[in-house]
Amino acid sequence: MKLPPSFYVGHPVSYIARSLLGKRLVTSGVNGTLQAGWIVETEAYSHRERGCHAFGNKKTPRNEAMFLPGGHAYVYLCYGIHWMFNVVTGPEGKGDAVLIRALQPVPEAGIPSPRVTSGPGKLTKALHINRSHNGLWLGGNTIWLEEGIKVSKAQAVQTTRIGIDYAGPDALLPWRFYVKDNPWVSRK
DNA sequence: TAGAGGATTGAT
DNA sequence: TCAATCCTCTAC
Repeated sequence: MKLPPSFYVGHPVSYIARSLLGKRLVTSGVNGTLQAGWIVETEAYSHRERGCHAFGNKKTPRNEAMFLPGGHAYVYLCYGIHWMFNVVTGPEGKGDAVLIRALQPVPEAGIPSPRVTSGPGKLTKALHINRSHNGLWLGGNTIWLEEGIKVSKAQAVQTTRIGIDYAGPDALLPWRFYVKDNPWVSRK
């Protein structure tokens, strides 16, 4: 069952990042094949802190999708090589989003080799996510999120985010969440 | 219009 | 530890 629009609003972005653990991300390929995986690692980005592309309410052609209503996709190219997939949260115009950093492929999804989704740049490649997914509603038929497995409080680890040293004190915010002891979580 | 740098990854 | 690789943003 796909997640309702209400899932993406009404809570702090960090709460939604935690809630996304265990949810199922599915993409539909050109020939109708599905790629899917359970979310095992996320990071929250709030417009109120420096690590976020929408910090200071700054809107550019690149991050425009971040200002869509919660439940849309924000996809951008990083280091000229990797696509990053984010879930927009909160009301329209706010600029909060959750970066999906790792997936555990579901057995029937047809993702060929293991260990191809343990990192934000790798999972987008495995699910064929690219610029064409930027701004899409995550309840459509190209890419969507649905209910998955339950992640207990004991399994969910909360810690600091990765790769945003430039954000200064905000880099210390404990806004990274992952499933404990899950081999599909990205390495540090 | 030129230059710097990035929410990463994999090889050395 | 470092290069790959290119798009975006900022400054001039």
